[in-house]
Amino acid sequence: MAKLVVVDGNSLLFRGFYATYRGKDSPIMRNRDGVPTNAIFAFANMLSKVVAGLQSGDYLFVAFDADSQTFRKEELSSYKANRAPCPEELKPQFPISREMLTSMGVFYYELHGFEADDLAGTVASLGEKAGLKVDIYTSDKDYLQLVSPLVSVELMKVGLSNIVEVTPENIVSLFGYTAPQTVDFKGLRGDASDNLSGIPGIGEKGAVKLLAKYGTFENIVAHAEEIGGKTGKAILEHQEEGRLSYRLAKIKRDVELPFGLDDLLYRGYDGEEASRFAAKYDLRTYVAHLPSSWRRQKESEKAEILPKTALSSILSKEKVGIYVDLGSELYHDAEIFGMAFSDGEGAVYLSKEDIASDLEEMKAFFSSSTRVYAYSVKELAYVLHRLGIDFLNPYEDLLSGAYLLSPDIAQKKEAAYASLSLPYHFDAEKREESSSSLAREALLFDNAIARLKEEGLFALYENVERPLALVLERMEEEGVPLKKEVLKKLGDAFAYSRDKAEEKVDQAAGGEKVNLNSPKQIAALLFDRLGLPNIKKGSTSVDVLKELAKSYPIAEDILAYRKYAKLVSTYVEGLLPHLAEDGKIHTYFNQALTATGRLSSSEPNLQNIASKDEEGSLVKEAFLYEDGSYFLSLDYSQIELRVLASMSGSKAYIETFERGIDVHEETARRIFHVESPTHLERRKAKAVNFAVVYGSTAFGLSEQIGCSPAEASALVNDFYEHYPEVKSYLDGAVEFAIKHGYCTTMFGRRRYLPDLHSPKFQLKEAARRQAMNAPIQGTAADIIKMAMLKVDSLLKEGGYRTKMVLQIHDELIFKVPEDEKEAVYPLLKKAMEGAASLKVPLVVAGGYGKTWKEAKD
DNA sequence: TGAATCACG
DNA sequence: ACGTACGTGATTCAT
Repeated sequence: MAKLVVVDGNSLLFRGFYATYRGKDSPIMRNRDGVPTNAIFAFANMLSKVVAGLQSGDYLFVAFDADSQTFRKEELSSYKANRAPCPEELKPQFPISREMLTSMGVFYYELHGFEADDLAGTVASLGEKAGLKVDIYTSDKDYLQLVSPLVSVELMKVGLSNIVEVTPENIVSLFGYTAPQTVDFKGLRGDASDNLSGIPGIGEKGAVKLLAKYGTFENIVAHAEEIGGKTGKAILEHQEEGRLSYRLAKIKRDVELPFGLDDLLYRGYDGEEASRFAAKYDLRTYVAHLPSSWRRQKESEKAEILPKTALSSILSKEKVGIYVDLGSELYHDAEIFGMAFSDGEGAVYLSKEDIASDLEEMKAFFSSSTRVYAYSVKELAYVLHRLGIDFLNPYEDLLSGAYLLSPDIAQKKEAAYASLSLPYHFDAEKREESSSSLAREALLFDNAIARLKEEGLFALYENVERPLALVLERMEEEGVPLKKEVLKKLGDAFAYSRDKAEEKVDQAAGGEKVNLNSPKQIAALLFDRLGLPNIKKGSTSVDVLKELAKSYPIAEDILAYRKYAKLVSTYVEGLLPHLAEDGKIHTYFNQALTATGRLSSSEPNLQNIASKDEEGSLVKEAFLYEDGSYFLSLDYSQIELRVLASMSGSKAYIETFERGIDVHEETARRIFHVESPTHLERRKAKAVNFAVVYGSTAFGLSEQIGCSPAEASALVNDFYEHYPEVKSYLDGAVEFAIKHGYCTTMFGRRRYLPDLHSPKFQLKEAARRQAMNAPIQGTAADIIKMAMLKVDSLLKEGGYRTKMVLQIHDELIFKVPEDEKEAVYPLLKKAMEGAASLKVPLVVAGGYGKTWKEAKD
């Protein structure tokens, strides 16, 4: 059934304003000229959600109040007289909200003499008469009188996303009166904000009770004597005030309007208009939040869908744009709908079945030298392999290019296309059309290549990210074997220990039930009921519990519960559903997500399998080869500190790494002025080394090593005295970032840091630390990516069956057949160590094992 | 949906 | 004077 959505514009703008308003002294969102935009921001987000819920054939209308001169005001001059004045910062946002709606293609209306609710009520009636399902968005309870079998009110409570749908079925249980009784209720109760008194002395409870018994306002008046007492007297005395409240609360449903339902049909928005509006008011997320399916494509953006007979003509061109049409982003097992092919003019869409029946032609094309342009070749190649097709073409990878140009796209399609200045539009109801247009659009990536060159990013694109996409694809496809029985048995043991710990906590808690998964309930138990010292603002995190455990055994038990609960939920029950039929786990390596250039891993995350905790590390025993192969784990030793040494040119640091001595011990020797540092001194020095990489703050360091901020600060200062180039390097990194707006890795990868100019102290300071850290973390990420490419081609050239299966930031994991063990170890180690030439040597170490755990021991 | 927590580098 | 370490993902609770 088609629907009509009616929005109370004033109500939502007010809500939006206060939801993002933190009081008079807090700054609110403004554009670069100081025009306040906080209410617009919130209103836009709400409207985007409403629009996202529309389907083609649905109607949308936004009603506004025109001015305070309404028919109600004429009847009662004090109507709404004591309403708080509109906040100054909200006023200029009313006209902007109209601009916004225009840019969204939304029909809105206001009419002198009437309020928004009268327009909304009239339009709702139009919809009802046409048999439409009507949804009204407001925070004003007066609207409840409109509820009917076809009309629901989406009542917004405090906050932005707290919405209750009120229908004839639930209105009585929610409010105590029926839809028509809303008006009678107002007659009795009045409305302070409208300056309507109703019957003085009758409140919410009283009004509901009377309505339940007598039904209507007039019937209550008729029975006033029978009601008797103070209430009955008040009803008789104030019945005219009550009638006035009744009349004014009644929403008009027959306002004469110069438009009809047809004018309200929602037809989508113009992407360029939306961008212009966003630019004018500096609303950076505006366009990305708009549902892309409602973006109106211009004719010039649409690719003509050609019959399948045109396929061979398209495939014979030099360049072909491809769009892979899937039911989900999780392409390992997503439903494959089809694929669109375009030569830059028309396009052909092939369903999965079409591809299967044209398999030979497809295989021939995908091993040809035609250059393929795709949003993600990692996804494309994976899906092709699922269809039994190899992917051997030269190619461009839009996602890699977008990520290098704008590292903050977080692999979101809308953001990625926006960063390439390409319109993204996908309508799930018109898959062929959308896919075809996107396939054609992919060819416009050539423009982005020019930008990559201008910004010094082309080498990273061409030699690192682009080829890496297919290396990652093979890693995802290869997977790592996980033995279900081993993991389940381990899980049982963890669950047993977890339950034991829970029993102990329950005993100590004295019988009262506590959900140990709820930090809030644990805090209540420990700090309120048991009176343990509240060390860190109510936090119950590991460091707090460890401290408490020295004196209170219950803290130890909670820690044990947490540990085993985590192991069971994340590493046993969390992994098993991801176990594929081939007995392996196939993670996704997200190549265009992190701010620094690292990869991330998800569904499941195989980059955070437990290993520090002894029992936790047993999970890695469940990852094992049974075909005679071995896990080989090779990791870079101290890669980030080596990068820091090299980039800063620090003499002392470089010498440490050249001599091959323990870097933390050497730092300890220097900052503690001792020949043989103690364990504790080495531990502290290690923390100082890391603190420097993270953009050190004395406070953070002091928390880490449990000393005073003063002592921590002294350690850091001492460090900089011994490594002065590090200090000037980090200062220079921040200075560069402030000047240019971004920082870069050794190889030119950028991270933009707009917060360096934030008026908010915390944001600015955080950005400064990011400016110090991102070049280091990012350079290390660049290096291991280059190592992966080198390793990959060496294995290929040598004809080895060894396969790279995982990357964990500074570590690569391989599957090695027994007969290749000897040859491959030195080959891979050398390749990794030679991945980049720094001012210090790169050192790689590792080992073999039948299980992942054994390889790490 | 966000906060808290904890697993990893 | 501010509030405090860099980068991730999964699970759970609570709103």
